[in-house]
Amino acid sequence: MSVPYNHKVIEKKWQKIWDDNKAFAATDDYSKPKYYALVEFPYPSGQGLHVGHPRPYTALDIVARKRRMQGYNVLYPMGWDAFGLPTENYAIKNKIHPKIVTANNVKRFKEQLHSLGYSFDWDREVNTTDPEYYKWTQWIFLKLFNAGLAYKTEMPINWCTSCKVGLANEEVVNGVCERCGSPVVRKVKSQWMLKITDYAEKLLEGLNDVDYIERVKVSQKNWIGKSQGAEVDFAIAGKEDKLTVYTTRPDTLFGATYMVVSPEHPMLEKYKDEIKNLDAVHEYQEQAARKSDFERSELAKEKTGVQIDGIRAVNPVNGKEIPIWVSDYVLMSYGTGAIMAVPAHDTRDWEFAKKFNMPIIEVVAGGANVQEEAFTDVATGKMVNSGFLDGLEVADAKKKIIEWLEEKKLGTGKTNYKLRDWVFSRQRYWGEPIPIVHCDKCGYVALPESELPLELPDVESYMPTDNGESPLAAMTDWVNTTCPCCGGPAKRETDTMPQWAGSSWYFLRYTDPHNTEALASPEALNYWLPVDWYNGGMEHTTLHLLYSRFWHKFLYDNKVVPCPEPYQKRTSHGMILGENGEKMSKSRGNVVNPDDIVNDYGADTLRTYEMFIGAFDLSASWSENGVKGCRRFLERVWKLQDILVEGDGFSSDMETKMHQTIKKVSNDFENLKYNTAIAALMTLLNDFAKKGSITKGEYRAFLLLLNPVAPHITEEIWNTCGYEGYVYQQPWPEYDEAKTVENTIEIAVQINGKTRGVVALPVDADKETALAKAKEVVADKLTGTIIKEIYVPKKIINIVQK
RNA sequence: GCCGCUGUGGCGGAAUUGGCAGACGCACUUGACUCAAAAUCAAGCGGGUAACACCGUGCCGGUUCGAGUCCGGCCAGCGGCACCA
Repeated sequence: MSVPYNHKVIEKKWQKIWDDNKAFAATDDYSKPKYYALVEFPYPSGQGLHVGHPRPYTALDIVARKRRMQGYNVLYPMGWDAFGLPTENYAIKNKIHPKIVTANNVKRFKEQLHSLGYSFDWDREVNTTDPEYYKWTQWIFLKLFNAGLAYKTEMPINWCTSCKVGLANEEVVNGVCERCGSPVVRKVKSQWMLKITDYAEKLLEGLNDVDYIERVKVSQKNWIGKSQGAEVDFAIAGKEDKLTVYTTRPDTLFGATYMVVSPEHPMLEKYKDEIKNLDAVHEYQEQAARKSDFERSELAKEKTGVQIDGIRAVNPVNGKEIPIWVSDYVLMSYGTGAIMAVPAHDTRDWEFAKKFNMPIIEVVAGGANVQEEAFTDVATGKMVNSGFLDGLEVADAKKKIIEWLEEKKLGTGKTNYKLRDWVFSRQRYWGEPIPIVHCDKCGYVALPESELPLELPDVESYMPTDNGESPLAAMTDWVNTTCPCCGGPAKRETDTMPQWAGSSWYFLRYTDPHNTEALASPEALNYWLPVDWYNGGMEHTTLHLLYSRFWHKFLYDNKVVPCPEPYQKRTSHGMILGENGEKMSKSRGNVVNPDDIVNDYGADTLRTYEMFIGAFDLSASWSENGVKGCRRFLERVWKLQDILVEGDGFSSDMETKMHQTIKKVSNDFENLKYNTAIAALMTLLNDFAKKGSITKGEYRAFLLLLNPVAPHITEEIWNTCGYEGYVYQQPWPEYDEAKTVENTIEIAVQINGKTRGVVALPVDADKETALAKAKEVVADKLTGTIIKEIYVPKKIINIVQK
């Protein structure tokens, strides 16, 4: 009898052996085939590891371990995305330096990850808050700055009333700050911006060359939001001036019955002397300014606006004068901040027109009555009431009107992107200092590369100042410096970078993490890039993923990296919810601590359970009973030792099953189907248990297949049973396709599409034989006239009778 | 409002992509072992019927010899959002 399965002893033992052997270190032998598996590095929060973390880490650990067994030089690294607000807020509250808070959190995370037996190469650990790391974050920023892609501008930004920081639009969730939940208002501030919009087209096109799951591609595309339309100039009546709009539907120009400008539009200031109802306009502007973008969209159902009295526009196609309105459903940040309204063919314009009694003119026929609802379909319908466009299809009308506008110099075809530039400043302490000084004479000047890293100085207080300046602003010794350009007095930038900065290039650093001369050597980058498989949360598909692709493409254009896309393959995992199906949170009281599971059941059980819990890309609810089931499975795997018999190969009655299982598990590990891979191993285990014996050859293959999921127990059994070396050094088991095929197969016999029996047939049975046998089986049910016989080999027999 | 995802037993979920719906696990029931319990092992387990029949993959239609899977129209839940002209 085998000794009882003691996970505590076994797991510690093997973790030590792996560490001592440096079993999972990626080598710098660039002659071997490489595989770079990457998971999003965590933010080391004070709460410690969440049971959600191990899900993606285990999945790619399986891939990494399998690849090593297949002979690849594997890079599977881990690090810390450690700048950020929670750490800073904790530091403020407890008056501890964020550096210390971070170090403590990292230590805890590392111990927890270690206890799970991941095959990370810990020699390549990176930390975004390490000056040796953020030196290169700053270096990339300088490159961007020198290329004209970083600029400072006065613009309305999202302002968190509590954190007192500007937030990227992307960081505002439901009108409140993503980090602290306080209301966000609009405030004008001078901000560093990164011109991601210059890369909109490249970011879009690059998606054609990568293997991302479809959902992620769609999100990226929608976020970039390319549209093709036209800019059209509307003359302002009685003035030598024009109002330019962007429209995706220039074909509907004849149906434009009014115009709308956003409350921030400069024409309102320019023509203030002509506007007779200036007070009403001003009041509307103020109301709009008080609303967040979220509120402006929340109130969408009820359109608001003020007609500008005193200024009118002229529709260029027919010379008709039309009114101009101001309304907050038009945003200054998209297009030109002004639109032509075509209520018959745009839903929002239609709602607005109905509320304010504006005329609705149909210019595309083919829909319902446009007085009742807007007709927005562009695929069907023909132009009407549109002069020289009448009778054309929408697409043709679009082309023709653009030609006409360009010929008359009234407008031009234009491609627009929804994507906006990236607000890159934070008025915060715990972030990378921006390596720029401001000199009255020279303007914004980049620090010379030799002065990097520009380290964060120690300050008294980490609190942002009330006027919204970073805590660094109070450090006059640090702020006052000399201009690298002219040597005169200058002031350092006191804003810091957003958390996204460090995570936009960390995967490059892993390839050569200790390099002091460059962010990584060209050889290392050339060998390891691109990342072969990157897995991360769905919540990062528009922010982090797009930002890091942008930086990578910029670095590619500057010949720093060897490939245009950073990630060859991107997958996403689903969330792990509490037992009650709700998001795990302290307030709901449904948080599960992975330490408890590791302690009570073992890391192998936790790993197995997280992979077995359900489809990898969907969210799944935690179940303690499910954990127990996986522990039971491992116990039974352990007890196979008691029925082990001699024999290096597979016994004849198990041969097909063995080859089938090797095939299924191998394929499932590649296709995010970890749950069914484990189910297949459970089925195989049941077969051996029922049979009462397993050969050494069969057990060997079984242990190899299970090893990536449950590495500790499999190494221990391997060792106890006297197999050679370590499991992690063995080649991945191979299957013989020919031996996965059964000689005879049971297929269903249907009558009129309903299963009436089952017949065993040789796999290659011809139709006659198959039908003859089938008819024997269902003879008593064949009572009518047979009108059709269907035989699909290996699938089905269906006899249709009347 | 728009976009994306998801609806299958008591529960988590399978179904080689149009071919025996419910693999595998959990829970439960019964039996064996035990003084007993736990653990373990064995059997059963969608509804329905004495047994068949029959009914069953959110709802309503359609295509097909055959639909969880494809098409059209809905409904519900979850997530995201920048009223994007």
